[in-house]
Amino acid sequence: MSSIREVARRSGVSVATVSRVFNTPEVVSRQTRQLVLGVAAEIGYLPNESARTLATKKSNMVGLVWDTDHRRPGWRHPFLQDILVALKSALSAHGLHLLMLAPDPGAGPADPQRFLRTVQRHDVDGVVIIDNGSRDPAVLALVDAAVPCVALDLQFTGPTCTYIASDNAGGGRLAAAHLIERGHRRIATITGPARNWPAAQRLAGFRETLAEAGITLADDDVVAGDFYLDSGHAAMTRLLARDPRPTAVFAAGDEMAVGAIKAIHEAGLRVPDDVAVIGFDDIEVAALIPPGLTTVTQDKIGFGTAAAESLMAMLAGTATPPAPTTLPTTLILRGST
Amino acid sequence: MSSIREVARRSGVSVATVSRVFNTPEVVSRQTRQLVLGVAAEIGYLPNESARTLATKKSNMVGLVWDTDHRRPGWRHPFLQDILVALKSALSAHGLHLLMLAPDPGAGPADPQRFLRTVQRHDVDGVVIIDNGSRDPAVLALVDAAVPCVALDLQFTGPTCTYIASDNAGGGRLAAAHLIERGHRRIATITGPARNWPAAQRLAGFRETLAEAGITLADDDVVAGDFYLDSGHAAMTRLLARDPRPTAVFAAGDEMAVGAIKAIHEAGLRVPDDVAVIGFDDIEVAALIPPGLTTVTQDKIGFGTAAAESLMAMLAGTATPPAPTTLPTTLILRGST
DNA sequence: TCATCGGATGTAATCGGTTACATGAAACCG
DNA sequence: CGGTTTCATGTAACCGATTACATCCGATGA
Repeated sequence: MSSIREVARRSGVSVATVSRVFNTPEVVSRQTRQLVLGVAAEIGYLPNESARTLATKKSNMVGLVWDTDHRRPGWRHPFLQDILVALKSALSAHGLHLLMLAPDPGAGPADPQRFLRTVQRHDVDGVVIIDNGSRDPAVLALVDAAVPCVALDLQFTGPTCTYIASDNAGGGRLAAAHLIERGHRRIATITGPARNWPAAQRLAGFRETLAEAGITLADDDVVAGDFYLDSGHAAMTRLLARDPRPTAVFAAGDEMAVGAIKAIHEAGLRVPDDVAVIGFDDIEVAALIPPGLTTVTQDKIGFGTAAAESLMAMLAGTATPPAPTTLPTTLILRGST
Repeated sequence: MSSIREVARRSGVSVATVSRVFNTPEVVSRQTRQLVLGVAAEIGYLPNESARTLATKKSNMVGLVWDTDHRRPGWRHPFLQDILVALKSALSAHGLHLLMLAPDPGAGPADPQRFLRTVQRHDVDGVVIIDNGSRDPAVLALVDAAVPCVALDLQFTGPTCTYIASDNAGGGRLAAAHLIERGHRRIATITGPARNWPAAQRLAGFRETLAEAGITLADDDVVAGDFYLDSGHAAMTRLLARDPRPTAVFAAGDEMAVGAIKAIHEAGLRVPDDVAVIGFDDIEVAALIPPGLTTVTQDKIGFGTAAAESLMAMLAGTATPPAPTTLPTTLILRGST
């Protein structure tokens, strides 16, 4: 690989001038600029990123903090793939690269510094945090160190932090309105874990719209699951035992909705004729499972692009972090309602 | 951030000694080593990766080449998420980081050098290639430049390249054996695109085992799909029109299998009583869809770990690349057969 | 005509490491 | 005891960029 000195030598200018051609072209005379660019193209010169990072302390790399252990359940983020794609293209449009942050080799697996160390060693400019559900001290350490952070699907703020989340309450309202419009009055819901913020928001929005229609959810009509299939199945089984039985159920996650549908079928009932089901997330299965799951979809691509934009704003060096982004949710009509 | 010189100064040794403590500790006397480590820990010293890369030309970073455009169909790799997790943890166990390679900003979107340039600028040590189905010249450019490469789910070799793939033929055999064992004789299959290597292998293995049982697939019993839902539906519709109708169908991908099941149901027939269906891949839906899809599963985690290991071998500087890895496939029994 | 200004470029220090080579001291050996 | 090893450490060049500051030169204005 040719270096900047090689280009300088061949063009008969100093290295400083070559550097300027690439960084602040406007201060270089047109002729010199073209001469240097010509030589650079000819010998295939590419500025070395490490050298650049060393000199500037900016790496043009964004870290993805996503502490996963595939031996533990719950490591999957439902939209990871979509988010990743969107994030990557949005970032690269700004000339940024995405580094999957592995814990620092020199740190123990539970060391709260394990991400910060990697970030510092690589001069990573900012990080995107994929919610792993737990308030990991290693993530908080990033905030404390004033690393620009954008959290996804997780309420997370700080002097250098902001977050992106769906309008979960709005999605809950959409679900309620849809069921009401379909004529249901006897309605129940399968929510998420008690401390889960998106789940709580979905429930709140759902309740709100029901209340406006004069429907109140009894305590027994709200059953908590853990977002996985079996919990949806179990919850639905309990709901079917209610008397009178609900005619419609809103599940705070699609996988639980699928579990619910399974339970309904097992009880010898039909979807949507006996019980209508609406989910949340619009995961791949929703479209594939018969009779098709009506659901509230999140703007997965939006997560990625919004994260990139918030990050860009922080990297531009604003005094305060950008306000949290709320992404709209949409109703997807399928056969289950 | 403290530098190596700071550590050297405080420990009263030279920077070379500090460097040795971290890179070749065995050549440093015990006392000096402990002294230096103590000082380093005290002031929170971490070697800077850019400086290190600049000096050694090794970045400890592995690039993930995965050229996706979410506006085009087919950008999803079915196992990406699983592979990613496994790859990340396997790599970080070796102290390597994973960089999602964005095309070089200075290169056009179709520039065959767009990945190579990024690789070179960042001194990326090696790359993992996620098959996007097309023989992208930008990927070939990496091979030509002798970058250590490991391709996933794609037959791809070269002086610095190897690949990881499932035992697709074996999987095809498993599927055939299973259907035969279940007593089926009138069997058909939905295969993938003609030029798709894994699909061809699956078909070959499937045929082979059928032949051993004295069953031959008529041309009309082999219908090609594109791995997506609708093509499975369409293919199945054609197969149901055959006379006599097949009693069992092997789909080379789960999503096509789901489409097939849909078509079967729409024809007023039952799975598995009238037609049994077996898929391939074991994607999430397979477990969720009623009656549960019997399928051949690939070792997704294995893709990640095998890729990491092959890469490590190449980075260790062997003369020839490691032999391609074939991952075993397994039959997952569910309700559809 | 000369001081002044500003635009283009060069000089050289710097970023934070690695490593070939040099040095010095202790150990070993005939 | 002198010479040779061996081991631990230091010296300093080098990796490839950026950038503060210096310099040069032609244009401008009094």
